[in-house]
Amino acid sequence: MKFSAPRGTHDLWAQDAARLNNLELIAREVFERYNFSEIKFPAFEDAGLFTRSIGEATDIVEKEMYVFEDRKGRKLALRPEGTASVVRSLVENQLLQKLPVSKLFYCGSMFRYERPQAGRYREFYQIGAEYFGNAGPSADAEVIILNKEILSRAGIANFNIHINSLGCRECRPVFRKSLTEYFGEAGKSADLCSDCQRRIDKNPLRVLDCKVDGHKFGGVPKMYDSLCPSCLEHFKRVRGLLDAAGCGYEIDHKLVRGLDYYTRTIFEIRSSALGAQDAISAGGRYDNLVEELGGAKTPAVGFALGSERVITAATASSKNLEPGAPEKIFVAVSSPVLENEAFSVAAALRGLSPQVVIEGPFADKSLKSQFKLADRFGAGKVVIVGEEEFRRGCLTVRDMATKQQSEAGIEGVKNGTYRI
RNA sequence: GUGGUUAUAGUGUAAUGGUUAGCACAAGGGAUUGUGGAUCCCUUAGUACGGGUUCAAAUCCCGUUAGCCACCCCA
Repeated sequence: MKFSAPRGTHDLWAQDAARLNNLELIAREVFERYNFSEIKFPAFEDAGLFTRSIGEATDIVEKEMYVFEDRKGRKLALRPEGTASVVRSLVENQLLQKLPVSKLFYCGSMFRYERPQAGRYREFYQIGAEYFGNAGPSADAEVIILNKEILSRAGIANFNIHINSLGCRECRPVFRKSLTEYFGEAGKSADLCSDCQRRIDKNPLRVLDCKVDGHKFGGVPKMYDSLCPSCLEHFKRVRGLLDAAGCGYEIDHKLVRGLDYYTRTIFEIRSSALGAQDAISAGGRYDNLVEELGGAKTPAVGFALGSERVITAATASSKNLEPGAPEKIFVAVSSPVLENEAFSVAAALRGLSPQVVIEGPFADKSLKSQFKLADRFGAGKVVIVGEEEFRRGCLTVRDMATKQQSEAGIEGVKNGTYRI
């Protein structure tokens, strides 16, 4: 029986794994400078946590969640996103009782049952952050700027920041109503695609997100025009702060999100290097969620970026996201009878030099083959444990780049008085 | 979930329905009996899976699986 990775999952090894680790390393550095600390949370949670936070009628909950029962009949779900878990943890551990502001970030994989495509997987990696306790526009702006900085440092050349405001409990229903009325007028609905006809009743905001060509949004009402005075003021100040920080963006009146918990500012960052799945990062404010999940009323803003998409975009911008490797030393053996000796030399070298990587010994291969291997491994130096040298108690050290060879005393190498 | 498209050694590819499925790179070995990157030689290795049509299938048909593209959705 042969097994293959489940559909929509992928193995990451060698340079792919290195790229992911390096991206997370870059993100950690940025988060640290913005005073965010890391949180690790379970890969599965009570399924109800997600239905309540993301929304019963959203696609993620309706058809993309991996839901299962454990042996005691508990209804669990693999996490489709991180925000719900972070909020759950915040409330459960009463973090805001200790400090009025909490800034957390996470790296990990998320699970959604979707049809796989380039840039869309059933298990995919996200890096996200959540900022609790600051209702002011500076939190929105800080999160967007921080997000932008990670992408820039990851080497992405072309991306656009789209922002919009979804209003609050007061003004969003007003907008919804005017949208429904607009699309409800005779003749207008007929212009919409069948999907959108259906959406008008269920979730009229999503109609704005439709990408079918030829949609006429000329006279469509904008959320912007329905914003209540305080939401309008908030949105203006967020933009002012972004301008002040020199962070470019565009207002996208058609931007809506697929998760129900967002309020006020939402944003999405897209890369032209990606094709249809072009959102590399997205987020927004969610001032009601903590309360809805049983905590005290707490304002919050957050975002998550798709690591694979960021890596694809970065690679397209000719940044390979690979960290430099340490020099490697290869231990070669001239004869199988010296394998034990070669092994102990290799062990001594590993103990002495934390920065070097040692391959071998391959006692069953010809010295020539071992050199070929050393070359392919990218070894900087080859240490030869040979019969001639062994008689004299020494080792030959060859610098692969210069072809210079020198000798080192075996005992000296083993006790650390001679460093290769 | 919908539509389309593709699937040949590890990788990239070739083969009007008709010999033993060809080539390149990679890999292993050798030419050089203790020294890598070049050259030459040899070797290993393939029609995704399951049915069907046919004297004959990599090739045509159906199904499955998987990748990709778009929709949908989203990170």
